[in-house]
Amino acid sequence: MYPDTPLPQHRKVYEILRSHITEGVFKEGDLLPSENELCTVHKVTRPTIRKALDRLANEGYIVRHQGKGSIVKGIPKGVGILSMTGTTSAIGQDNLVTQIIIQPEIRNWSEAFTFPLSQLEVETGCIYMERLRLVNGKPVFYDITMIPNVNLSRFTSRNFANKSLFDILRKYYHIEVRGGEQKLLAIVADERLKNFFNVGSGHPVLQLNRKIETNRPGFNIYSQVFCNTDEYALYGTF
Amino acid sequence: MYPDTPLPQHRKVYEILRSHITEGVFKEGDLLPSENELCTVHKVTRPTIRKALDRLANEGYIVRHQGKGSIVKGIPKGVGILSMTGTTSAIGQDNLVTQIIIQPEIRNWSEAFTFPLSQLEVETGCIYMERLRLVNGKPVFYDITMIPNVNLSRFTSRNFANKSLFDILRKYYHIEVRGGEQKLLAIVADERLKNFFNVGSGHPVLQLNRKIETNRPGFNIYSQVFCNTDEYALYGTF
DNA sequence: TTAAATTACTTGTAAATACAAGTTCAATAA
DNA sequence: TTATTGAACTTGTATTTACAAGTAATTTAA
Repeated sequence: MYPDTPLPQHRKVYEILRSHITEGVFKEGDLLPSENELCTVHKVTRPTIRKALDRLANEGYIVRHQGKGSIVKGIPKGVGILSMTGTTSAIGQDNLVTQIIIQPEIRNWSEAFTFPLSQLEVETGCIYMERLRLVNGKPVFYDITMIPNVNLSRFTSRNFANKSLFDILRKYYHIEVRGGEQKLLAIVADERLKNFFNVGSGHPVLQLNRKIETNRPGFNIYSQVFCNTDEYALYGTF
Repeated sequence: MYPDTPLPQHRKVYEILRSHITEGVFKEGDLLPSENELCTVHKVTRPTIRKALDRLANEGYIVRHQGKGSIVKGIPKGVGILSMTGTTSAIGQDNLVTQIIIQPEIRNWSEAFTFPLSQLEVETGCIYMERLRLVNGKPVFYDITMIPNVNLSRFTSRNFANKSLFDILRKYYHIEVRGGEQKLLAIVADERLKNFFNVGSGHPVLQLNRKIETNRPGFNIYSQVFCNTDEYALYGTF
């Protein structure tokens, strides 16, 4: 479907090690096999292994110590809601419950939260959904998500209650987040938000408009998140 | 003062190219000299040059195109107020005017905006300052900054009106930002903020508490920023 | 004139090799 | 027993070499 140029070796090794870390084969604090061991296992030379480890270290999955080895740090938490993926990874899935307010459905693009849309995006239409996220039983996030409607078979019928949207996109559609832009502002809750968050008049709410770019050119995800920061401030590292 | 281990070659080349970009020797859109040219100029081999370029590309200073060359992107704006340095670099200095509300003075640490302080930090005391930032004549940011009071000669007498605090720390004290953590929340303006921002009752304000870590172990900068997002939303890329 | 092929660039990937420098632990000397 | 030395690991830096693959301008053939 997409012209899958074969992954270079260093990239393959990176993907393998990364998944081993995210899936718990290597746990936090573990010592990674030495570079020479990894060479023999993956049948490549040290520069290739080092390129894979460079990226893992750069992204925070491991920390390297000269003379000791590479120590696993686990999944980088720093990339929280303010810098990367969705609310799921920002909070840690434990306390997060998702209520689907509007099931994923195919719509025309109305607008994209002040972000301009490309011609192609307007033509293809979008998949629209609204979700309410409860942290420890309290409604904290209300988000609207819009995704281009292109070649995502069975997408609208998938279950977004527990899994992260971005995990699904990565796993089933090989779509990865590359970056994006966001606008943050403080607003006063309107009637709808007052209902969702169960708060009174004049309540301040944090609003986050995001355009999220992926590895697929022209495939951008637009999301608008409202946060009640009474009890849970948005937290992130950088 | 600090045990300056000599910089490796790839790091030297990186620093040179980086400063050439930040200081305008190479401007946005320019084509960087080819890797082989850089080799002869800096008297190193291609892998060394490539390591320097890897980092520049990773940080967004350049974009590389196979077959064409490396194109200068300028100073990465993406690392705006939400991910890295101060408000100065987030806005672009043009429209930003700074009023010093409280000149830098030496104080004891009272608290650090909910971030716990280390023993060493408590003992050394801190440099405290408050500033109001006007964008196009309108007050938009109000920030409180606290810096450990260690070996920063003539620091309190420097002029923070126009230059970025982080530029000064980098240039005169070789202190660089490594990362940090932040908490974001929406609040209602109190009396003081209502005065500063010239707004009425119940006005929503975005509050940003940050702990900024540097290359000097134990040297952390704590800052609290209040933003009136009426006209200017906080913008950032990631 | 126009289109295709060649050529000379560019960056991307990969290997083989060498030595420097930090860490750990066991063997040795006091 | 205690402190030191040294060997055997680890990662860090750097060179050399080779070829693959993308780009752009020139040359060649239609």
